[in-house]
Amino acid sequence: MSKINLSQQGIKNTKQRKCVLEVLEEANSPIDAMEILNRVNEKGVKMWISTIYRILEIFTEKGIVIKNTFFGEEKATYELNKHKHTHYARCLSCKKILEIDLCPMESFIPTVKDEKFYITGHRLEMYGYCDKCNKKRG
Amino acid sequence: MSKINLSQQGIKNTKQRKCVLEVLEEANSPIDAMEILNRVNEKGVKMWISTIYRILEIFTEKGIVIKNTFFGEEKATYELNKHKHTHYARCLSCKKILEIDLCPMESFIPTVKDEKFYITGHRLEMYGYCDKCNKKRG
DNA sequence: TCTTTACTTGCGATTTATTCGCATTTGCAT
DNA sequence: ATGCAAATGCGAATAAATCGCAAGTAAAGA
Repeated sequence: MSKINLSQQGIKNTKQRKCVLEVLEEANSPIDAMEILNRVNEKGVKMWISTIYRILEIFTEKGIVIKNTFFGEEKATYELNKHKHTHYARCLSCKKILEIDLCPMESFIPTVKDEKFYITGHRLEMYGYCDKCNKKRG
Repeated sequence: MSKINLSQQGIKNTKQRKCVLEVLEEANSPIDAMEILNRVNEKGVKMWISTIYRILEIFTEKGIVIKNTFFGEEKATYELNKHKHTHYARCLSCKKILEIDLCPMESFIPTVKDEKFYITGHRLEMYGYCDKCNKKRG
């Protein structure tokens, strides 16, 4: 049972939305829309990709999910908003996505050249190679 | 006159490539393919968008340009690789892109949860509102 | 429980960024 | 100058994401 109450968010609690939510709760890294569709199908629920996109859009608006496009990728990924500050490292070889322990921004106040800028958030991605792929590279 | 010698990079020195290079040299922030086409056209050079993409692809391969997709955007931007460590701040309202003075990563060694990970690079984006847009928001 | 209605989804067409295919053209080494 | 591999012109093809509309459904009220 999900901790997120959709009706409380002012949106209807449909079978499709519950299913997408379930998939996102079970995912252990950000996934794209097509992957969500696959996992939804595996649960025996039939849905159209446009519905998936519409659900993801409204979830993003409501702050339930976080949408992101990784460096060098063409499609967006989605993950549940855990309301905790998280960054990822992505393997350039196998594309695996790993969570980073610490955030360097906590003790850092950046300045923008010659301009005032009001920072509301930031995105940090590390890239490189995971242990396995690094060994293969030699 | 450009400092970059295309023949030295093993690729032919065509009118089109020189023109794209010129546009990138004159740009003061990352721009997308269509914007490059516009600026090329303004210089009186006719080119197809597919040619722009092909040139950008080979420039990226050669390390002459850096391709990036900003948070929440659908299209990629391109900028000349200045071979210096740069990060940007992007205004969520007017989409202006500003350069950040410092890099917090310099004094930071991140660790990846339960895994070894060999970091070769990173990407950091700040987002928020520039002075002008912030005033409009009130 | 039954209606009503506004919100959602099914379904497919459309848009937009980007890539591909192929004939023609053009750098550039000889 | 000549020849050939590489690059471009041109347009068709892909793929991610969005849109439009009719039909279906959640949920608030009678």
